[in-house]
Amino acid sequence: MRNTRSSTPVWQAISGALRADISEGRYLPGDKLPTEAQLSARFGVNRHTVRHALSQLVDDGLVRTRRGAGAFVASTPTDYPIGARVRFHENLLAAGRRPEKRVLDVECRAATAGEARALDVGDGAPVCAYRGLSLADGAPIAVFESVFPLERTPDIDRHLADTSSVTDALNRAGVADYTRASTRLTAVLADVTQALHLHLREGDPLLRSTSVNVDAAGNPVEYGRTWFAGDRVTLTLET
Amino acid sequence: MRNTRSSTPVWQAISGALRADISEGRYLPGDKLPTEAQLSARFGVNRHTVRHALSQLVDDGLVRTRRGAGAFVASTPTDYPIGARVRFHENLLAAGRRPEKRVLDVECRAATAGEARALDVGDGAPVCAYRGLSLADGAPIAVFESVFPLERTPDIDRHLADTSSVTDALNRAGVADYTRASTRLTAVLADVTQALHLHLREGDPLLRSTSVNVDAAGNPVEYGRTWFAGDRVTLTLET
DNA sequence: TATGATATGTCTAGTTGTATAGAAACTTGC
DNA sequence: GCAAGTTTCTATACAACTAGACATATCATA
Repeated sequence: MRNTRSSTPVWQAISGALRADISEGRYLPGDKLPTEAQLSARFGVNRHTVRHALSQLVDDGLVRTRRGAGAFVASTPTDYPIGARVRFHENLLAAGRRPEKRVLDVECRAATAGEARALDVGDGAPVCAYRGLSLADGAPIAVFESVFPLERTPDIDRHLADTSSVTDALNRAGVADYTRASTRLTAVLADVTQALHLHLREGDPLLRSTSVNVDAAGNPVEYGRTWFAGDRVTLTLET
Repeated sequence: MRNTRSSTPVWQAISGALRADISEGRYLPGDKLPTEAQLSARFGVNRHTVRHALSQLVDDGLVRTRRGAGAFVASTPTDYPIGARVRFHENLLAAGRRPEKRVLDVECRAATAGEARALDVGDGAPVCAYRGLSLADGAPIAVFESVFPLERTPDIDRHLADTSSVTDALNRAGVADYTRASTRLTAVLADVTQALHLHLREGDPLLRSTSVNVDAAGNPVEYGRTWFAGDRVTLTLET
């Protein structure tokens, strides 16, 4: 232990050095940073000091760590417009990201009361629930669950199996076009399953969107709920 | 890093998600689960983490894995009463299972010394040995071998060929009714052939039942041995 | 029947995350 | 000036997750 301490704590200096490396382009978004052990050796300090430095960068959103995998330079949040026409693929491509879907489950069953109301169908009407993950550049950004009324979107389950595009599936089910009738946003906390899928911790903030899409005649064809990872997506409301 | 928030280990969250899928009927007993690689991709985690999650389900008896084949939803053990009147079909149906027999072999030959003693017939008396598998809902639960004395059950081999019901075959052979005279139970280890038939590993525990069934006059009509898969069948002794 | 592909099982090792604790320097209040 | 609290740095240990490679069993196909 040194006799006197300089005015700047070591952890802060390390933080600053790494921040400079990132801002000067030595590390690009997605790049892996040196391991804690390597940084510890490089700066000649204890691993915990390095961890403290890194935690500052994580808090500031510059770095994202993954247990066992390493620390990576964070990407900027994906901008996701929400307006009259919301199309996942188009939105991601416009943001310069590679869109990807991962289907978790498709099941046809009777609508719950809330779903029946949202879709304007009879109680217990047959619907098809479609759950999955949305990813941008390979990173999960949202969990979604969409419910389709089978009376207005016949065989939607088969169409969903054949294409990853909801727009395409709806088209094959006879819905030539659809628009967003309503969107409600709420901040919620991630539960254990959402945290699992989104690579977050339980309790991390999520932005939940609840929406209804309607066909040209104004009939609901999709009741959707999406939970966006709070720090990975920025929703832009178009007016 | 956030200090205070509880965090479920990823392997536990995955375990929980799969457990919920099973309990909610998305996977039925006997169904194959997605492969480790598929689950790894679905949850975006390392295959070892998935394996740990699965191992919890295996430990809890919910899932059974076989090297090279996959992971399957385990069935709950079938309850199988043993009392004065033991009827395979009735027992399985009473347990809510679909009974099925698969005949491996029927051969008429001379009785061995042990069989002769058990059936109370002369040394070398002609008998008919009937070997097969018992299944519940398509899953093998036991290997059996029954020996019938031809002097008391004439043409039993032909009758066995005509019906999968032993009760029915005996009836056609002139045995109007029969009851259990004795049952002896022993725990044994599966040999390689039994393991193969029962989809177990060699050395897994089996419950071997050795029994004699007698006609109304008390004469033995069937000497039976059944090896039950230890974890797939629970024998209930009626008194 | 042989072979290639697929899937589980095992081993070794690296990396991050958490827990606990000690010591010294610094800060604050009296 | 001193005591108490905080900050900084160090240390060890273990858990959780990742990574890679290879062995063995099963399945499908030619």
